[in-house]
Formats: sequence, structure tokens, C-alpha cells
Amino acid sequence: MSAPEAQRSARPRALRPSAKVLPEHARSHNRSLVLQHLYRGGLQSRADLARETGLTRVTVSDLVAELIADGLVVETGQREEGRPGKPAILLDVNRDGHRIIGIDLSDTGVFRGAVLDIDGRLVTRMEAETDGAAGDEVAAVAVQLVRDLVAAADRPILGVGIGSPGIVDLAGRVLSAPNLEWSDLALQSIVEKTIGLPVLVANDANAAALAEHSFGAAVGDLMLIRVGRGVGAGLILGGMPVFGSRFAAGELGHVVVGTDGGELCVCGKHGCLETWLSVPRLRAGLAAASDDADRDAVLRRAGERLGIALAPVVGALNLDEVVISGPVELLDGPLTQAAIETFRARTMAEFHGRLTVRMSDLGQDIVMRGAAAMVLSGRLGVS
Amino acid sequence: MSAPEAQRSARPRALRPSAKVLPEHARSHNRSLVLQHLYRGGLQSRADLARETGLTRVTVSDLVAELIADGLVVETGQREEGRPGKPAILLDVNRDGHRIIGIDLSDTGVFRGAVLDIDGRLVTRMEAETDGAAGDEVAAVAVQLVRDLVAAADRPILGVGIGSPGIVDLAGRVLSAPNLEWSDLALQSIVEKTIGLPVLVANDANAAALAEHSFGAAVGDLMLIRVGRGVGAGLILGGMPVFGSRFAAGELGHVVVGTDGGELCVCGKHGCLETWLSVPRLRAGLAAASDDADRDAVLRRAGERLGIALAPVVGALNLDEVVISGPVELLDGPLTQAAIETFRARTMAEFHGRLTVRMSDLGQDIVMRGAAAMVLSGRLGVS
DNA sequence: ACATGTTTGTTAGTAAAGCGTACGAACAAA
DNA sequence: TTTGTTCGTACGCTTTACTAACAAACATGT
Repeated sequence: MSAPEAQRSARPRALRPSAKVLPEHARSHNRSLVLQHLYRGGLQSRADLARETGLTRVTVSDLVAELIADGLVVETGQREEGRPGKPAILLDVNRDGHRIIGIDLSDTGVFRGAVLDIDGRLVTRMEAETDGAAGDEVAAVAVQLVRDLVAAADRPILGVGIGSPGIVDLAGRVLSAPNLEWSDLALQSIVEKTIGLPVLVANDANAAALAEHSFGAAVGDLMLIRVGRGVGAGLILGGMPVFGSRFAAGELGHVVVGTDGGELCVCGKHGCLETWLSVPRLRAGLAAASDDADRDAVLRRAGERLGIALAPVVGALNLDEVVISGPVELLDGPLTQAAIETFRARTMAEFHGRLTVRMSDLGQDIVMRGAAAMVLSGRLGVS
Repeated sequence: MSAPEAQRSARPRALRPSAKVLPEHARSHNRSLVLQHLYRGGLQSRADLARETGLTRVTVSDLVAELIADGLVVETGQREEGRPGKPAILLDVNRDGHRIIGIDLSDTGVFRGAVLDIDGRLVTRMEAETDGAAGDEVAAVAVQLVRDLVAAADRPILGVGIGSPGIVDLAGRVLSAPNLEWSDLALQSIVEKTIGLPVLVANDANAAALAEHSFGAAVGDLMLIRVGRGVGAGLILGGMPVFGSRFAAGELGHVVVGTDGGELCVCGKHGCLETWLSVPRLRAGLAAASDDADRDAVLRRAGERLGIALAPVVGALNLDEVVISGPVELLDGPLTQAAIETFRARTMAEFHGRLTVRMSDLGQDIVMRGAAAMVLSGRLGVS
């Protein structure tokens, strides 16, 4: 036991000051809570919702009345069950009452967009060629695509979600997107002003991760690896996307993998994850391969590198799931298999016994559906 | 544009159902908010707090009255300023009115504990030898240490924080701590029942990370690497600790680093981070070294491995800071320097320009102070 | 057939939380 | 002394969710 000693002032310094909470905020939280249960659980009565949420029947009734007035919830008739008591009036989210616009700007040469319903199903699909445009010009193409989709929607539109390549901040500014030659482009506010609807912009990999979380088979904390021209990742921890302090979370493409050199990358380093795993490099490797065994080896080598890069991340975050998204013919098979094996060989299996590594089954629409999930989450508090 | 197509049901499955929010929860949030501002900002008047929090002077007055009644806040006289108007009554957290017990179970052979004040300064320090005990026996040593510290405290005790090695769940159960031969030990509830005070238990690396966040020089998202008998890490993202889905976040010690083999680890793999970086291995390496240059090389090699392991994690999370905690004579110097260099060589500097890698300056007390921070955060909502 | 019990949804009244307005107190400057 | 400013508090109001009570609608047992 020692006497109190001189220590430097222990008072912590500034942080984000958090915000006050008013009763109305609590109300909107509970409103979202009710909507969320209804969204997931399907047909339920007010009494069911009260039991599930822990709120009173009275309160639920009140919230539901508000949701019905807003057109978000509808009564769908009575429950036909041989139970005693007054039959329940079933409620459901007004799944066909609204539309969402989802945009994917991440592909090369073409912007994809769609009108989606509340459940994230594509209703109308559109594309817009970018014809090698860049900067403001290509931004105008995106805006026009949104405009066309808004015109094509046959229901009120909840909002517009956009998945963009590059670094995107929380206000929907694209801080840097080299392929489109965007820097500090206030995409969200531009589209919002033009269209007059709520707009949300996020990085494409983050959007994809959200899609997997909301509409895919994902269960808990997950990382989504997007393999395309480059390699990017999106992270969902505890149901919330991880953005990183400079909004650059998931920028894994230019991390060097392994300690044995590697090919030269456009960034000037050797052995970046992209040099092992990007689609162009994979295709080139396959084209140069002489036979099937050789092709297999190319894919397995890429998968091994992915496993090597993932091991520390999964260890540090104790993830449940790693999902890979990209061209199925390249990624599904030896590549994923090798990633799993490498990963298992390089981490403690007992901590990560439940980790699954798999391909996404959302296909090419993953970013558009993720963009829709952003709108659902941002506007309705539903995920 | 294509017609609506058949897609598999898009409805997401079960997630954490979140919880309802009642007005009283909002109140306690605002109460914590006021306390937080006071804790960080020092002497302030009610009107100051109202301006900073956005709440009304009336509401702040009400909350402050409650905090004064609870003994957490005191009036410390009037402000002496040549300003017009009624002079302000200054408030401050009752910094000397309560104590916190902080416990560190992570060291080999000895448990450390301390009575701390609200600002995280050590007031009374104690130690308890474990004498090679294990299981329930060594748990009893910990309980006795807490009891002694409670008896030594000269003020009301806010709570007990414990940093334990191993995997600890959110309820303070130590799921697995091989060194102490604990598995599924409900440490928090055991101590709580014995002592009759609020108890919080967390992993030692997580506690250390919290200490760095609360009392150290840390600014934003950070990862704390704890180098001792093994290697562990704690993560703070957005001010919140990351636990991982199986509560095993930060278990980096047994991730294989590099692609060029490495020494055999106790876990059976070759080249785990622990085989490069643990204190025993470092000391052995230094002892075997012939001259200073050789010793430097040993430390640099270890630092390089740390950098290799960190690169994907920092890339994936876009961290602000990596803090290293452990024996200064080993870690501070060539090792840290090599880690920084390796790291910079393996990632995109432009994304991580603001990343800093440094030693913690909280020394040996880091876990105890982190344990105190857990109590501050859990009991007062202050961080 | 009829009473009984159950479940549902609503009405009425209550407690808590924070707001806006207004007021007295205490001070500086003119 | 007067004026203007700032601080802290008293009062009344709105919002929110709660409890209690009730009517409606149904199944079941006698």
C-alpha cells in the first residue's frame, strides 16, 4: 500500500459531446421499434406488438395509429384462429405502398439503378452508360438516372440511396473517388436539391455490407469483401456500419499481404491485396494458365492471400461472418475454399468456431439493395 | 428496364430486438450528459451547462439539484469575473466525494488493486500474491483483495471495476482464462454478492484501451496492444469498446503473422504474433543476442511483425491511433519505430496520414485505471 | 341457451419530463 | 439612480407512456 502520489492531471479531454434526448426522440425510437417488429415479423396484432416490444397496448395503439396515418402500416383483416377472445386485427407494413430508389455507381462504364419496394425487391431496373465521362459530367449522368427512376416509380418514394465508390463522409460528400475523378463532391446535397427527396450516399462496399445484413443470410457482425476492379470491404458491427474516423474504413485493397514480395501495384507498392485478388488480375492469371490444375492454383493462391489478410481483422474483431461479393465464376470455388483453409490455419479455431466464410447470394444487385437498406434504416429506423 | 422478377423473399431475419425507451431513460441520459460536461469541463455554472448541452436552464437546474442530492456534484462558490449580471454559482463534480476500486488480475503471480478517485488517480495501492493458486482458490484471493480495498477506502465507493485476463462476456462471466484455470466463472456476480457493491468485469486489454481513451492522450478510434506474457488487444470505436460476437475481440496473440514460417507456439502453430512479440520471447531473444546491434535487430524484427499484423486491421477500421502498452524498456524504441515504418510501408499513407503509433504513458496502472473508467462509464455515464 | 372466461382494442385519468414564459436577485456601467 | 445583463427559479403547458377500466367479440362448459 502506497501513499497517494503525484500524477499528471487525469482529466480527459474533449470528445464528441453526445446530444440531449427529448421525449419526442424517445417517441420516434419507439415508433421505429414497432415498425421494425412489424417489418420483420409480418402480420401481427397490436396486442402482439405490445407483448414483443414491452410497450403497453395503449401506447402501441397510439403509435400504430400514427403509422397508419402516415401510410406506412395497414390493417389486413382479422386473424382466423380458434382462440377465445375478440379476434385480433392484423397489421402489416404497407409493403406495396412506397418505393425506394437504389443506385449503384461502383461499376465501370455504367451506373445501375432500380426502383425497389419496401422489402428490397427490385421493381424496375435502369442503367446509364457513363461513356468515359468524369467529374461533374458523370455526376450529371447519375442525377439524370435518379430523375428517370423517380419518374418511373408508381408509388410515393421514401428516399434515394446511392452507393458510390471512393471515400464518402457521413453527410454524403464523396471526398475522393479517383475512377470518377470526384473529390469533395457534395453528391447527397446535389441530388437532394435536384430531386427534392431525402437522399443518402455511402460507400458501395458499406452499402453492400448493409444489404447482406438486411436482406442476406447474415446473422451478426460481418465483413463484406467486394472484389471488382479493386478490392474493398464493408463492416457491420452490432448492426451498425463502421465508417472509420476518416470515413475510410474497409479500404483494404492497398494493404500489403504476406512477407514474400508480390507484383507491382498501381499504388507503387508490391503485393497489395489488389494485386492478388482484383478481377482484372485474376482474369489475366487464368488466361495465362496452361491447364485446369494451373487455373485452380491461380485461384487458390488468391484465396490464400485473402485468408492471410483477413486473419488479423477477424481476430481483432471476432467476426461471425465474412461474405465475399463479386464475379461468382472467379470467387466461388477454389478461391473461397482456399481462403477458408488459410484462415483456419492462421487463427485460433476455438475463438472463431462459428465464423463462416461464404459468397454473397445477392448477386449484382447487392449495392442497389444496400442503398435501399440505407433508406429503410435512415428514414424508418428499420434494418 | 426490366419487369419485376421473381426473387427470394427479401424479409430479413431475427436481430437483436432493441429496447423500448421510456421518458425516464431520456432523463437519465440527460443527467449523464450534464455530469459528463461537468466532469470534463471543470467549473461551470448551470447556465454554462445549459448552453453547452442545449437543454434549458430550468431543466439543467432540475438535473443539477438531483446530482447535488446524490452527492455527485457540489457548488464551489461564485465566479469572480467583471461581467455584468448576477454572478454565476460554479459547480463541479464532487471529485473527492467518492472512490472507485480498480483491480488488475492480468499479471503473473500477483493481483494488483487500488482505490482511485473520480478522476482516475490512485489513492491507495494494494497487491496480493497468488502463489500459483488457480481456480476458485485464486478467485478467493481476488475477492479478498477487493474486500481489503473496500475497507481501506475513506469515502463512499461508486463501484468496483475488474480487468481480468481471458474471455469475459458482457455479464462479467469469465468464459475462459487458462492462466488462472477459470472457465465459466461468474466473477462479477460472485464479487457483487460478497461485497454488496456494483461490480463490472471486463477483459484486461479492453480495460486498458478504455483507460487510454478516458485518461490517456487518445483522441478517437484506437486499438491498444498489450504485450506481456501473451499479446492481446482492446478496441475503442466511436467511444465504445468493441467486444466481438463471442466476446473474443482483440485476441490477436495467436494469429499467424507473415508468410515465412516462424517459431513454434504453445498453440501448435508456427509464427503466431506471440512468438514474435511476447515479453518472454523478447527477453530470450535479447539474452541470446551478442551485441547492441544484434539486440536492436531482435527488437526491430518484433516491431516489424507487429506492423505486419496491424496493417490489415488499421486498414479495415481506419483507426486514428495504435497504442502499445507493456515493458517500456522492450517496447519503446526500435520496436515501436520498426512497427511504424513497417506499417507505413504496407498501407496507403493518404488514408492513414493521421494514424499515430505510440507507447502508452499510463504505465503499470493502466488496467486498474481502465477498470475505474469502466465504473465511471457504467455507473455515471461518464467517459 | 346461457353464463363464463379470454383476448382485443379503446377511453379516461395520472405521473414524469422538458419546454416557454416570467420573475426576483445580483451585478456592471452610464 | 437608472439601465441593462445574467443567473437561477416558479409556474403552467405539452408530450409521452403508464394504469385502470370497459365494451366488443369470440370459445367453451353446463
